[in-house]
Amino acid sequence: MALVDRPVRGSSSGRPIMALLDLLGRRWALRVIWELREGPLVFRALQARCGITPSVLNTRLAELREALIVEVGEDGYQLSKRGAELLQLFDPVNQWATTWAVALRKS
Amino acid sequence: MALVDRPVRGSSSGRPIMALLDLLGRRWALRVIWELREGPLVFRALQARCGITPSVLNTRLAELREALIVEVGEDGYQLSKRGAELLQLFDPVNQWATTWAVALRKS
DNA sequence: TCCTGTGCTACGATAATCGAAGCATAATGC
DNA sequence: GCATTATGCTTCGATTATCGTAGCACAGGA
Repeated sequence: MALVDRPVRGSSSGRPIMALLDLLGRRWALRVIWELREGPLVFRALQARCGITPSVLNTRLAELREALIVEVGEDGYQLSKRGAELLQLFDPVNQWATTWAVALRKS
Repeated sequence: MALVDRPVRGSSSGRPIMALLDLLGRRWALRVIWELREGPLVFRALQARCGITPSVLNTRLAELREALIVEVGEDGYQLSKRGAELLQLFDPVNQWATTWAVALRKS
């Protein structure tokens, strides 16, 4: 049964976006993708950047690999073509975050 | 100290995107935002849609309110103007998810 | 043969989330 | 008035996720 059809953690709608939100909602998942934005990283480098324990990193990597978002290459873990496309969609989110930070500091 | 300047859970870079990834990486955070996409929902409606426990929902809502992403209006909880802008950035993510689901089913 | 780097596993401790029950308040119907 | 319903939570024990640290196994390189 494919990841996307499985009942999602805490939900079971089977809608792709729900499966994705569940996957990306796991701790460190978004961060791992983000840290791979500039190229491949080996396991320990990724671990150091995130400040994450190896067991959890291993779990997240397994999930992201099963989801075809991350893959293993010559130089370590890297985003798949599809994963890189997903990452690109976060560029505007990054921009949004900078103005958001300004507003938060005022409040 | 503003949310965005506080050391982020598991990290302390203080970079806005990191704070955001941490906030949105908490369980149900992305989902809550998603469920508010079509308008306000009262607490229990939101709870029912997500299948989440009230204590955690309350915690997430407090965080999202402090982050100025969610606010309380006449008809319940709703996205702030800023939150709605953030949500819009997820439209392409939603599209990406549909093609992603197709690929996953094949694998 | 030693040393380093690497991917990862093991395991007890702590924190997050769950599941179910219920409390307090306000509005509504009678 | 009084019961009923809806609503926003709070509480608490149980379960699950994540942490922190240690270390194993393997692959080079010196």
